Amino acid sequence: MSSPAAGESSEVVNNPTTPNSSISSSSNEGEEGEDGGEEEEEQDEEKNTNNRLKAKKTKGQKRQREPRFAFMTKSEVDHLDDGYRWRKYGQKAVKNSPYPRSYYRCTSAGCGVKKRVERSSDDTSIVVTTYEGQHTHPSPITPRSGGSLLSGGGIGHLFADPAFRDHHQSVLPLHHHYNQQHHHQQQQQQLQNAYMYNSAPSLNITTTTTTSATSAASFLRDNGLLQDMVTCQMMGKVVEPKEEEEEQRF
DNA sequence: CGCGTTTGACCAGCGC
DNA sequence: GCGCTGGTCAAACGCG
Repeated sequence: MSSPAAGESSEVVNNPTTPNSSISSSSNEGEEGEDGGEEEEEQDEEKNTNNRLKAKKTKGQKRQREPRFAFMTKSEVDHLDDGYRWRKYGQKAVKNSPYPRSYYRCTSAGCGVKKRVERSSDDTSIVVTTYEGQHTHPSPITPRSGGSLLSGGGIGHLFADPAFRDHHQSVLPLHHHYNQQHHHQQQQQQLQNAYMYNSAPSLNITTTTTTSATSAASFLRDNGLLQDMVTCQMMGKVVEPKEEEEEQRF
């Protein structure tokens, strides 16, 4: 911390020079008709007395996936202070990247929002943050002036917070809602390509179509991820609208 | 003392 | 069927 962060200009980080950043995604199976994916966590209270490793995932069915939203931030600190309290519950070394991936979970009771933070292997100055789920509570931290937002829980204020932007030169959404089958690079590439059409590496984020931004904004808002300032051109990279429709089941 | 981080182990899904 | 990788748990540890 205490990073000067003064020398860098607010350039955009839309350049996916790292095809293997494992930031790809894909629509998940719209199976679970779960509507309140919250109580699923405590469905098995029985803590297997035998195995220390209880079933993290219900063996019968796969763990439902909540909508995810990933974005890149150009920052020196990997853990962004978005106003919520996060508890780190794991760290894993990912392939194709010398940097480990950290797993965070919202400490608020009843809030199962998770966050994944990893540093781009290509651009060490870029941090990829993936939010999963949406907060069911307001931010524990009182937003600063100019904000007045934040009430349903989301990363909206995060973007709007001048202080945040000060620390993170640029923020751009990558995608949302991915699937688990992104293990292979090939697949990742394919997926990335799918998104790339929307944001060519050479394209400047600011040149992104407004439609995309709007769509992303809608999605985020629907999911409570974004409360305000969604129309900012920061929304550079978004997924195809078709996928969006899939997620707009909320 | 409470809360958050670290770290090793385990499990499930997926590809080969 | 086997191996790899990602994701999560939980005990231990550290700090305020």
